[in-house]
Order: sequence, then structure tokens, then C-alpha cells
Amino acid sequence: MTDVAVVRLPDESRQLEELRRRGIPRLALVAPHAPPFTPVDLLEDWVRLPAAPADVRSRVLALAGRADESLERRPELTDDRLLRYGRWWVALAPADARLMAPLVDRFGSVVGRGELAKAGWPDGLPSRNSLDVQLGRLRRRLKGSGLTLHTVRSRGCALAQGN
Amino acid sequence: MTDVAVVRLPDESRQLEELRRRGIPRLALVAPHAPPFTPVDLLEDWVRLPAAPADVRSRVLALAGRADESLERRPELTDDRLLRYGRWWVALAPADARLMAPLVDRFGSVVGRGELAKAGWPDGLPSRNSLDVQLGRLRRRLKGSGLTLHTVRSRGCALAQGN
DNA sequence: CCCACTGTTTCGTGGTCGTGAACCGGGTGC
DNA sequence: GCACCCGGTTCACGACCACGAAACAGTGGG
Repeated sequence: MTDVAVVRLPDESRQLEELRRRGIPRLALVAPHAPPFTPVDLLEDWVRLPAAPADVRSRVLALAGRADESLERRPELTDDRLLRYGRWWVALAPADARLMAPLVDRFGSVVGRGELAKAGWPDGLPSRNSLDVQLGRLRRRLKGSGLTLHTVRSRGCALAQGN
Repeated sequence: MTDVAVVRLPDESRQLEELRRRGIPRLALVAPHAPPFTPVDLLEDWVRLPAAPADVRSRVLALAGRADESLERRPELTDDRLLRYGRWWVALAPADARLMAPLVDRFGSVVGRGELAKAGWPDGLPSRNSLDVQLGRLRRRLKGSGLTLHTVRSRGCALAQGN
């Protein structure tokens, strides 16, 4: 089961930022006289101190459960070139859609550059680095989606969840 | 904004059941010595008593926000050419209504230009780009509705929520 | 008669995609 | 330690084309 981070506020707000950036589920323990907390997403919760250990444990478990659910989300690419991921979506350009197809198909694992080239340009790459350029453009499109296109040096690319 | 119900546990667990059944967002105020609470869905939260009013208010607001987000509204097009979306509405011109029909029908996914043309002008397009012009007028009518007519280049259009 | 509706044209703009080049970090051989 | 290269990233440019907006005109209903 996914780990949940616990931070004390307002002391550890730096760490909170970091956890948010990395998409890790987190529980804030808010000091007695600090202002109420406002979660920024569904992977965040808070309790007012002092809190019973059982209460904290309960919230941590709830967060872990939520995180596991959200991990099961998979992107989907329709033949109208709509890429959906949760409630987020974009319309992909034709080239981007062809490239994205095998990546979505094998979501979370590595797709070789050769295979990507084949998918994007069935009759040969037009130029030496057109694949890289196109991958760059694809990456830009995924901004704010919760999806990331990771590169595995000399192996290929992998589409995965994360920012 | 959506209303949030507040119940006291364990006293009012009957009411809690009812609220869950009806899908209303709810905050449980849990008595000091009652066991920790486990939310059953995302429209549920809890706080241990005694709790500061500000804390309760903060959680109620968070729940209301979540409820609004998760609210999935669909537009509706009546026979007398009224397009409704939530509490917003417009009267559409005949041509706009014919165009809008398939878009509303397949809300959130792409409708091909061919299909749109067929819907708007059953016996052939009067001119090369009259479809584009009409789509433009339609867009203008949707201003401020919370609906947007997105174009998927060389595929068609998709009606979706957003501004 | 006026005004909403709709067809038509023209022109602008913004997305798409190939291409060349600069850049950069890590690894390798000397 | 140093130069070098390899794999990858990013930029800017330009051609092409689908689409969008504005402006104008004809028409028909209230």
C-alpha cells in the first residue's frame, strides 16, 4: 500500500510543498493555534492538534486508500485523437496521436525508440531527430495532466503518472 | 454552491445513512470518545469534537468545493430549441439548433465535420465554409454558459464544459 | 418595416510538422 | 584529467492548411 507522509504545520511547510510537487499523499498535523488548513487536492488531509493517535492513523489509512485508487487510473486515447486522463483531456495532433498510441497501450512501461519511430512514421523517419522533437512537443502537451513522459536513456520512453 | 450537511456521530447515524444514500456531501462531528470515522466516499469528511467553529467551516467549504467539481452536468436541448446548461439557457436559431443536436447528443466527444454538415444541412452544404461560419456563431451564443465548443483539427468538434 | 436569420466572400491567425543548429550531461578512450 | 562523442533536449524558422472572424447582402416572419 502507498505510503502517506505526515508533516507538522506551520513548521514544515517547506516539506509540504515538496510533497505536493511530487504528488505524494500527505497528512498535515496543524498546530493548536494555526489557522485552519485547506487541502489543495484529494491526496491531502489534515487534523488539528492535539489529536488521538487512532484518529491520525485513520486519516492516514483513508489517504492511502485514495492514493491506491488514483493509481489505477489509466489514460485513454480515442480514435478521434482525444487523450483523456481522469477529468483532464487534450486533443492531440495527428503525429502526436500516432506516437502516443503505443505509450498509452503500454502505460507505465518502456517503449523502445524503434517502436516509437515505427508507430509515428510507418515508412521511415523523415529526419534524424524528428522523433525527439515530436516527443518534446508531446511532453509540452501533457503539462498539467498528471502524466509524464519519462526517458530511459538508450532504451526508450515510458508514460507514467506524476508531475 | 452546493449545500453540505453536518451530522453528529454516533447520535445521528440514521441521518448519515440517509445523506449517503442521497449523495449529499456531509461532515460528521464525531463525539470525543467515539471510534475514529472512516469516510465512505469523497463527499464525506469528519472532525473530532470538540472542534473550533473555524475548523468546521473550513471542512464544510472544502466539501462543497469537491461536490461542485464532481458535479457532472450535461447540457440539454429541448424541442423548442432551448439549450439549457445548469441554470443558464439560450434560445437557439433553427440552424444553430440543428448543428447543436449531435453535439449535445454526444457531449464530451468528437463529432465529425461531415456529420455536423449532415445535421445542419441535410441536402448538402450551401457553401464551402458555411459550416465554419455557423460554428462561429454558435460559439458566440455559448459565451458565458460554461460550455465550450472545442475544435479537433481535421476531425471535428467537441462540446465540453469549460471557458 | 424592421430585425433576426442565414448565405457568401475575404483575409487573418494559429496549429502542425519538417528541418537545422545549438546545447548539455554522462560516459569513454586516450 | 582531458577531449570527445553519443543520446537527448530545446530553440527558431518556414511552409502549409484548417479554421476563425468580420463584414456584407439577401430573405422572410412578426
